Amino acid sequence: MKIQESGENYLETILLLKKKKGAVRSVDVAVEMNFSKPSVSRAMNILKTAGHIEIDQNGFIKLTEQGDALARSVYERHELLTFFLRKLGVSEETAAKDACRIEHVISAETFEKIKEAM
Amino acid sequence: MKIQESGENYLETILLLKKKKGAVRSVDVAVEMNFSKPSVSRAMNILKTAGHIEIDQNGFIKLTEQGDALARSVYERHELLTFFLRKLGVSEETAAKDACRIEHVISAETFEKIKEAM
DNA sequence: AATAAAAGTTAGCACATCCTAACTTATTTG
DNA sequence: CAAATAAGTTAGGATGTGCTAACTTTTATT
Repeated sequence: MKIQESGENYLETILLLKKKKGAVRSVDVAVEMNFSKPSVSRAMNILKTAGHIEIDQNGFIKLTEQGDALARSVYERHELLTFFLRKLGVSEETAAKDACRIEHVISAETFEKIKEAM
Repeated sequence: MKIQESGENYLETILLLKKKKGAVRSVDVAVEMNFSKPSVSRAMNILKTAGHIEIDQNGFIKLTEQGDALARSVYERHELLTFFLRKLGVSEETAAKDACRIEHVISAETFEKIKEAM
């Protein structure tokens, strides 16, 4: 099963929370993304089944090597796009919001070209 | 009912086909987008209900004023984004493909800033 | 006129992705 | 310890959006 855009967002959020708070549980993801607990619960199961995360007995979420790579890749795209949009004069808030949407749909080629342009 | 990303794509395609062939029927949209006839049939009903298109007795699709404005807006974003990506060095094929995905998710603000940059 | 081809619709499936309601389980606290 | 709080799950619903199968209707062709 190929990862979906929503899956990428969940992984990205997990990475973000890990940086920000150290440990991450489902409820943290739910609060951060403003989603219901059941939505996150199901999403975590899908990510677990796909081998992107592991959940220990205490409910703490760990990215697997694979999941971590994916999360970092999305996060990198996000950071670059935000920076790029800011350079174009887009406001911080809008840049973040748009980056979050664009990050899932741009090709590797476009990503590289933007990188070069910066 | 707010228009969806798929709805924007259908409107854009209708506008494109109108430019290219003059008259547009459901089947033309289906062929152009590589979708099944039932998928297009339903989409056209949704667009019709929302007041974006009208369909005459012969099955010819006409954009309403509202639908036309929307279609042109999407199309404009598409053109600008393609041009912008080409300028960045992205290949023609990828630029078209990425533009088609980005055009639905960028804010008016980002659109304006890209416009200014060009 | 009979058959074939083309266009469109209806019905129903699949999947992604969000939700609420209601439950279990575990932890905290008065 | 009993009750409250917090975390997680199960069950089921809604919407968007694609599909196939099978039907109708219209148009064209032989």
